[in-house]
Amino acid sequence: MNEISPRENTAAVLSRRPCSLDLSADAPQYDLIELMFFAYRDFVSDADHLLASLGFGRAHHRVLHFVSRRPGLTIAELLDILKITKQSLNRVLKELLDQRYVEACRGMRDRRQRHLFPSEQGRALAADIAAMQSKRFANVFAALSESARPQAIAFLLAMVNSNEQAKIAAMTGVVPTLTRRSIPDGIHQRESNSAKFHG
Amino acid sequence: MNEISPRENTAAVLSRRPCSLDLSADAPQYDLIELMFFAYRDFVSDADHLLASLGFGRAHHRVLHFVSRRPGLTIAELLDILKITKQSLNRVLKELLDQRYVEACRGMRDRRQRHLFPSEQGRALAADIAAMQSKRFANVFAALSESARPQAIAFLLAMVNSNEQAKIAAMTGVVPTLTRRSIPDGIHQRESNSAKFHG
DNA sequence: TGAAATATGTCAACATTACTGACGTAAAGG
DNA sequence: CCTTTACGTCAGTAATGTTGACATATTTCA
Repeated sequence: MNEISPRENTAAVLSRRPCSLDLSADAPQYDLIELMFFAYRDFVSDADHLLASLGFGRAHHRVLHFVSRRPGLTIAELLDILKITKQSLNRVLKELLDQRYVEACRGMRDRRQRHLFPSEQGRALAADIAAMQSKRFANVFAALSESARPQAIAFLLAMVNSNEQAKIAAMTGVVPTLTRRSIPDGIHQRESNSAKFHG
Repeated sequence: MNEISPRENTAAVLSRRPCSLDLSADAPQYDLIELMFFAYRDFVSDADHLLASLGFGRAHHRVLHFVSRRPGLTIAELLDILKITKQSLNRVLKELLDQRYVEACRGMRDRRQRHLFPSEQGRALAADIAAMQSKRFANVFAALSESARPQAIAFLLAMVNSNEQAKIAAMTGVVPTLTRRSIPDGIHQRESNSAKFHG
C-alpha cells in the first residue's frame, strides 16, 4: 500500500545535495532552518545522560536551571518563563521538591506565593549541567572569530518573538546593543506563546 | 509539605536580575544557554498552528521537510538524519503517506529500499512552512549587520557535534569556511547520537 | 465586612513523540 | 543456500505536554 510503481526518478534521486542558491529576498532559507534543528538537538543532548542517571528529564532540568539562576522566583514567574501549564510544571516541580533539589517557602508579603530556591545539591546539579553546556560554547567560540560570541548573542536574541525580547534580554543579562530596528515576527507572534514544547 | 518556614531571603529575592559577569575561561555561559532555549522555542512555534490545523505535529513536519528537500531519499537515510527509531518514523510517515503528502516507490537497483517523494500538496505545505520560518530569519538579519547571516551559519554549524559537522554541512549546502580548528565536543559526543528529542 | 480576584494545588482524561523488544518479509549477496 | 540487509509491524512503556474542572488560602477592593 501507499506504493507507486517502481521508478527511479533518476534526476531527483541523484540530486541528493540540496541547491539553495536562490539569493532573492524571500527565498526559503533551508540552510538556517536545518542548522537550527541540528544545533539545538546536539546542544540539549549534552545534559541527557547525567539527568537520566538521576531519574530526571529535560523538564526537570529547565525548572532547576531557572530556579538556580533566579533564586526566590515564584510559581507564576516560572510559568511565564517556561510557557507551560501549571499542571505540567507541578508534576516535575513536585519531584524536585520531594528529592530535595528545590526548596520552597511562602512569601512574607504575600503568603499565597511560593518562592523557590535551589538546595545545595540542586545548585550543584544545575552548575554541573551548565558547565557541560558552557564547554560546548567555549569550544564553538574557540573555533570561530572573536566577534562570534556577541554576534551569536545578538542573533539568538533577535530570533525571539519581538514582544518578548526586552524581557528575555533583561532575564539573561544580555545587552541588546546590536539590534538596529524592530521588525514584526512571524505570523503567530501576538496570538499566543503556547509553545507546545514536547521536549 | 515541602515547605520551609516563611522567610523572605530578601537578598536572593531582590536580585532577580542575574549577574553573570564572570569572564574567566570556563565560566558558565548562562546567557547563551538561555537564549538557545528561547530562540528555538519561538522558532519552532512558527509552524505549529498551520500543522495543527491539518492534524499534524512537529514530527510530521520534520519528515515532510527532509523528504521535500531531498526527494528520493530512503528510509535508512531519513532515519540517519532524524536520529529516531524506525518505529517512531513509521507512525508519522504512514500518516503522511495515507493522506498523500508523501509518496513512496521501490528502488530499481535495490527493490528493498523505498524512495520517498513529496506529493504536490506535500511540496506546497513544506514550502508554506519554510516560508514562515524564512520570514523570521529575514526579519532577524534585517535588524542586524550584514555579516550576521554567515556568522549565524558558522555558529550553528559549530554547535553541531564535530563528528557530524561535515555531513550536516554537506546536507544543508553550507560551506564551513569560518571554522578554524577542530575541537572535541561536550562529554557525550561519541557515545551516541540518541537525541531523545521529545519535540 | 463581604465579595471578587489572585496564587496555587490537584484530579482526571487524553495527545504526541519518543523508547525497547520481538518478530516477520522480501530482496540482495556471498 | 544461507546470511545479511532494508523495511514493516505489534505490544508495552515513558516523558512531556494539553484541557477542564474544582478546591483552598489569601489578598484586594468596593
